[in-house]
Amino acid sequence: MARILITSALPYINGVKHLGNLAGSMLPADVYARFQRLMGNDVLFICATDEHGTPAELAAADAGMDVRAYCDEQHDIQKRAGDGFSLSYDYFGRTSNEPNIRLTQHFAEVLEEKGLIEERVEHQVFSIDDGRFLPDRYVEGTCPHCGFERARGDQCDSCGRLLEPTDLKEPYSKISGSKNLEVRETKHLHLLQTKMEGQIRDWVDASDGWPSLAKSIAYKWLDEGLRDRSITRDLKWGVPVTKDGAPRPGFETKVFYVWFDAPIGYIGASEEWAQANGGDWESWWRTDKGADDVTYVQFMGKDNVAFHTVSFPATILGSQEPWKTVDKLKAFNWLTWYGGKFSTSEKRGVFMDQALDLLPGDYWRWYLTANAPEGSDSAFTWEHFQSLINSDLANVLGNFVNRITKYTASKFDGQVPATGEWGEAEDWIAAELEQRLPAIIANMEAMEFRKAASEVRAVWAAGNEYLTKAEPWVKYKSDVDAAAIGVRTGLNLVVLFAILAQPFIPNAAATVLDALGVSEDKRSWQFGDDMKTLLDALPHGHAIEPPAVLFAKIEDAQLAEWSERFGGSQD
RNA sequence: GGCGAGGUAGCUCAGCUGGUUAGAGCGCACGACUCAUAAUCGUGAGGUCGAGAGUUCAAGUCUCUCCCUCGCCA
Repeated sequence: MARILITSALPYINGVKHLGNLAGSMLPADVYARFQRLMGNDVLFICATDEHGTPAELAAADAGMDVRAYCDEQHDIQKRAGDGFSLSYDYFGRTSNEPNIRLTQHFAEVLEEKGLIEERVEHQVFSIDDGRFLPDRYVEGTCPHCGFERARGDQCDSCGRLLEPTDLKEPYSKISGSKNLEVRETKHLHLLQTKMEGQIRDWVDASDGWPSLAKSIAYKWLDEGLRDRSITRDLKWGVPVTKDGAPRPGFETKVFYVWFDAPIGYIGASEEWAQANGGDWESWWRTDKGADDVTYVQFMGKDNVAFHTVSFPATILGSQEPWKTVDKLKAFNWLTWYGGKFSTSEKRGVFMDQALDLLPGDYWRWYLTANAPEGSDSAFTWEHFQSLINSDLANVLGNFVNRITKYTASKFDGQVPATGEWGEAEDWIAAELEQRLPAIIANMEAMEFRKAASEVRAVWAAGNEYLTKAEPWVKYKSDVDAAAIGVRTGLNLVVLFAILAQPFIPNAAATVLDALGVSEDKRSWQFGDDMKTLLDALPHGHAIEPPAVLFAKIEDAQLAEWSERFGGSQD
């Protein structure tokens, strides 16, 4: 039994994520985790909210809340949204929880011991009225080049030139609008990534199991040359900076920068899992404690690749401790909204909680997997959504389940028929399955989710084709036994289809399997080689219950309403 | 401006290291069937693979130039 550690990129805390975020890391990670479990492997699937940093502080202030309370609330909201999409995390932790704080401090102290961290003095803008240092983006003013009055401290949006906050004329705080600013000296810890360049390059060279997208991004960064990066900030909300376990002198009002502590959150959340469930987190993360046989798979959007292939490895490798590093990495492009960006302010796009108000999670899961932005960006449109759902789920799968179970109920007393002889139609479907089942598994192993979904759909469609060939309703008129084999095979196909559907649409799959009385231990993806056995798995005479209609079709009227409400085709 | 990804049937997308008549789903047309959520099954129409040039016995697949889209970065 293989051991698979799976992490999804951590969703940031300031608000519910939109469907693009879901489609680009959390959902595919879940589909993969479910697949690996069905293959009989030992899976630890971890995610967490990424909670530190200035945006969280500001969002809390906007909400008029204490930042801790704000994060508590938002964490619960994101947790619930994830539950609504049936994301089967073994644990959904928080980067602000104790294990991550301790681990972050540990890594920083170890890195310093290895000579990879040093203190440097910087000059930053301090807002007297706000009582805080301002990150570059939060200082605005008049651009010295073009006179644009709302240039940011890092760049002017009007002329595009790069700026330092001190370049701005008439600078003011974006937070309060105060012009009462001054430049102050402040000390920060810097991670000396330049010293690790060779080590990281060797590690990237040695990594297989990364898609070309990931490798090329990693090499691009390495080729451009790594830079030493400041890993602390003048903020209250974050992981306190320590030295030998006590507050670090001169850093009492500083915390680690969010990009430093966030990826460590993968490990921290694993420890939270262990605390909550009595598991052994070190056996997943420490190669000296059993993790050498673990395969670690990360899921993320393409914007996160550099952090996962260079920055986070710098932390882990730099420690020279035996931590597990990533083996396989799956990166996604963007899901777009009618070809453009999802945008809250322009009311374009759907967020996770809103989506669940419209339809159950399974509908979205199927669409977002079958239309995943794998090879390139892919577009969400209401029209496409409707067409995929109605065709794949309602017509091809849902209707298949419905037609054969209803027929069983009306003509065979709701029992799995025992009679009839295997014939040509059965040979045909068996041959289909023999070829398609391994293809599905191969695509899932390769994390080609679009192709896997398309193969699964093809199997569902083959079921309908089988019924056309077997035509039990015709045979029933002259030879009930000849009809019986078609019905029995059809019912077994329903079971198989639901088993195949589990990683994609777990709730609908469970509904079907429950209705057909398939016990938990008979739902795995170990299909065996003998299709004849697979297609006669249900006990003869076994009573089945036609499930309620699995998927309602999406009507044009609904589409029009949603399109109006969320923006869409009229743009 | 630099970098990256991409431009393939009406739509959304597959097409690996170049090689038989370029594929799928949806949509469309016609036909079949009637067990079923007017669902299903079959057949068919539809593409000078962004433009141009080049390499090659052979290019959607390699090289160059140009046009367009999207994103990232500085």
